[in-house]
Amino acid sequence: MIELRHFRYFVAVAEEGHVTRAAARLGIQQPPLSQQIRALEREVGAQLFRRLPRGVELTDAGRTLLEKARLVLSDVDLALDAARRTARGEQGGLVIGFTSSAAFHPLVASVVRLLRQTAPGVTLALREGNTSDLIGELRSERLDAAFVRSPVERPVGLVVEPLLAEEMLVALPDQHAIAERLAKRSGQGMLEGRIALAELAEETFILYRRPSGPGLYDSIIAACRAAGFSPRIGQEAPQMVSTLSLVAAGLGVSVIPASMARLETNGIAYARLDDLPRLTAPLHLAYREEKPSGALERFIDCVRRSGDAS
Amino acid sequence: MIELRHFRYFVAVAEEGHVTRAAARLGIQQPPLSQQIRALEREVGAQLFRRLPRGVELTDAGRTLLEKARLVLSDVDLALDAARRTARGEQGGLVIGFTSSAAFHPLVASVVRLLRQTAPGVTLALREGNTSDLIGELRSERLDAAFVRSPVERPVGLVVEPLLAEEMLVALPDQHAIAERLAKRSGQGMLEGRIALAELAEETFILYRRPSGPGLYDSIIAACRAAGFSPRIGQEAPQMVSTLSLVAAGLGVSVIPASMARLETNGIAYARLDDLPRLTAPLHLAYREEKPSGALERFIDCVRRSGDAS
DNA sequence: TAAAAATACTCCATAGGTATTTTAT
DNA sequence: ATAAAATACCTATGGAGTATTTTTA
Repeated sequence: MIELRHFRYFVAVAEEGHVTRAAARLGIQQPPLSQQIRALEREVGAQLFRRLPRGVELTDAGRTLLEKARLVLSDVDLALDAARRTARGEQGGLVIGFTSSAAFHPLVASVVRLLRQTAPGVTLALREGNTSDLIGELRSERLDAAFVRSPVERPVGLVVEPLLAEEMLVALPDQHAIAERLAKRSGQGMLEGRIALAELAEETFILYRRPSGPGLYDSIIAACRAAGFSPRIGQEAPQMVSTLSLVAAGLGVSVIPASMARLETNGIAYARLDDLPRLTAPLHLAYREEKPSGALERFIDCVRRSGDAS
Repeated sequence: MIELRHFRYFVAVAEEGHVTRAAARLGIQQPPLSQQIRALEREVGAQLFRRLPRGVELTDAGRTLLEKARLVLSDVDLALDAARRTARGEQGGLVIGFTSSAAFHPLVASVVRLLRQTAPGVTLALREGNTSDLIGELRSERLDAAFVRSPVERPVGLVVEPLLAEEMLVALPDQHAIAERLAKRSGQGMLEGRIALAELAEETFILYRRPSGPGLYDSIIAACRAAGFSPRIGQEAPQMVSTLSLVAAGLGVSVIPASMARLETNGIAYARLDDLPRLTAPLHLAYREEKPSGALERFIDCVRRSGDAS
């Protein structure tokens, strides 16, 4: 049976053109090396060397084999290295989910950048979905990790790690009285100053549908109650982004995570809230409790580091 | 030291997902197989399998290694086969030349395909050049064979074997009166109907330079004479392809082998000729008279069979 | 003929076998 | 509780060492 030893020995002899010298280089004696070479020739069924009085020289068949044998040997090293890198999490594929409201958060971009630097062999597939679907996909192992807003109940079998709490902003139609009153900040539809939730008591609210992101919906309503009113819900948008479209169309106001303010600036003005405690949109990283793969470990590490930096 | 045995054993265990069954398949006992797997894991420096109560399952690192290990094993077989074939003279590299006008002929692609099938060990290097240079390179043994258009004199020491005679087409600028008159066929700038050479009596002809392909140049001029006129030569292009560029630029018309019509369709219309005898571009295979190597013999055989099929 | 490869023989390292224990669910 | 992998220990194949002969220009 052919072994890598035969290839290693063969390459050494081919390179030295001399069995005795090759044996010295390999740290063995000449006779066993001769034997192994002959065993290889027997296995191939052809002469690989012509025996000369002062060494050996490759035959055509030998030259052909030399090329390929070198390739095999280097491929073996590459194979072992690749396995080592995978074990260390420097290589592999991850499928990461995120709620639409997290899609525009700088953290996501930052994590992707950091991972590219520290583990360029890890490929990411990003998938959008609402929080409850994401949780389901994590359970069914179709996702490796997901960025989610606060899910109501702590899901069993999953780790849900808080990353940061993001300020929430009021989104107003451009022409709204409040928007006209407050001066516009540099570009971007961000208004100067803060407004109190109570100022919005008479407004129609547009919020994303309850099953998609239960946590945020509830906390906004709770905050309004704390401000002394029950918000009038005009429409529930199926997705975060459509919320903004409806606001731009003048159908009402909304309260959204700050990171979404970078989208859909046309026809929308954003204002910070004055109320305390601050209304925040938490961002969590969720993944299965089981021991994570090397690549996932790296990813989680990158997320934590990016989270600290934010 | 890693040996192929480790890879063979590893692949077997990975495929069975079961050390004991893999051992049976390999014709050894379970404990030595377990040992070899552990030795491989120690060498790699990482777990390759997760041990479960009913077998084993690959880790990420293991999955990575499995792919590469399979490759290495098949490469080893290929290496040995290649050496055997070389010993039997069934393998080798051939350097094949062709005139630029033959580059696009389906015969070339067909020969390459056929050779891959019947003699996958023979590697081809293709080199472009004009007919007279190719003849010289054949003589100096830098080429093993070449596809050429009819060389004027039968070169001594070489076999020049006729393969086929290809119809020649008129290449016209897109906006030329004749092109406008004839309806366009399905896509591709090929015109309906035929035109007589005599219709081109007043045109400027663009032909490739005489030393490059003496045969075609002469036969085109001879055909024009037979049609009752002496063609006005506007420009001689250094290469076949540049001929077409000049036609597209409106500098004149040309007559080219049909297989070239698949290139440079933009701004060019092609028309078949009406004159008899048909103006044709022959294609020959040239090689040295000496007994050809096994690989060349195979190649010539493939060319003949492809030629018959065309 | 002279240098180097091949052969003959010995030795021992380790792949492989047998018996048993440990592990993981 | 049970199937299967790991461990312990033994055996023996064959890779490697030593001494010698054969080969090739």
